Amino acid sequence: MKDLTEMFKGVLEGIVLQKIQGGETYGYEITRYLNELGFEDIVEGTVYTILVRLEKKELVEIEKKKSELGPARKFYKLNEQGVEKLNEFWQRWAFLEEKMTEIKEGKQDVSTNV
Amino acid sequence: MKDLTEMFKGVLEGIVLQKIQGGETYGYEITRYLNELGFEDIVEGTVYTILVRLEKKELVEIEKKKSELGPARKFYKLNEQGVEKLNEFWQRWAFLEEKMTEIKEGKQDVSTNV
DNA sequence: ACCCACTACTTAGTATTATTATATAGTTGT
DNA sequence: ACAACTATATAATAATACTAAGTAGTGGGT
Repeated sequence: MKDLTEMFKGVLEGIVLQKIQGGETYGYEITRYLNELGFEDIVEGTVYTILVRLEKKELVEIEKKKSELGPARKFYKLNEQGVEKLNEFWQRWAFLEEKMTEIKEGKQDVSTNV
Repeated sequence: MKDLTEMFKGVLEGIVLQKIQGGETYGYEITRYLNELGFEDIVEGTVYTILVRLEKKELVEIEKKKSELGPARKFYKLNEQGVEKLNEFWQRWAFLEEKMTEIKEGKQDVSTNV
C-alpha cells in the first residue's frame, strides 16, 4: 500500500510500542516485521528515529546484546510509562476508528458522544 | 477525546472530503459538524487551512453565496479528482484498519498480504 | 585477499500536516 | 454602542515520518 505516510503519523509509534510489548525486540527486527505485515515502504531509518524518540520520552529500557550475525543489537523493553502510553494509544485508536465508521456510513447520531 | 492531533494527520483531510461529498457545505458548518461528532478541539482555523489545501490541490469547486446570518459563505463541492482522492483515502483507511486489528490481536499471519 | 550480501545502528535535513493565534467582517438583539 | 454569533483568512509553530547518507560486523564465493 502506497501513500500511507501521513496516515502513519501518530500511529506508527503506537505500532512500534505494541511490537515491543509483544516481547523484547530491536530496530532491525521491527523493520522486518513491519515489512512482512504489509508496510513495504518502511525502512530502518524510520524505525530508528522512532526508537530514539521513545528513549528520549523515557518509555523504554534498553539493553545491548551481541549478535552472531552482525553488529550488537539494542533490545527494547517497555517500562511502566511505556505500557501506559500504549494503552492510551489504543484508546485513541478505538475512538477514531468508531468515529471513522460513523463518518463513512454518513451517520450523524450525536447521542453516543460522551 | 484529547491528543488526537498526531493521529488526525492524513485523516482529517479525508474526513473533510467525505463531509463535502455528503452535500455542498462550507467551513464554519464543517467545523460545527466535527465538534458535534465528538472532535471537540477542532476549531475554524484548522478546517480553513484544510479547505485552502483542497483548493490548491484542485479537488474542489467553490461557489460564494450570501448568508442571512453573517458574511458570505464559500460553498465547496468535490470535482472528479476530489471524488477519486476520497476513494483512495477510504482504501488507505481500510488497509490501515485491517492491519491495526492484526497488530492489536498480535497476529503475525503473513498469508493475507498482497 | 577482495568483494558482495546481509545484518545492525545513527543522524542531519526535508516535507507534510494540524494547531495556535490573531485579524477582519456581517448580522441580530439589547 | 456593544456583545454574541456567524464566517473567512493566514503567518508562525510543533510534531512526525521520510530521505539519504554514513559506519560496522559477519560470512560466503571467487
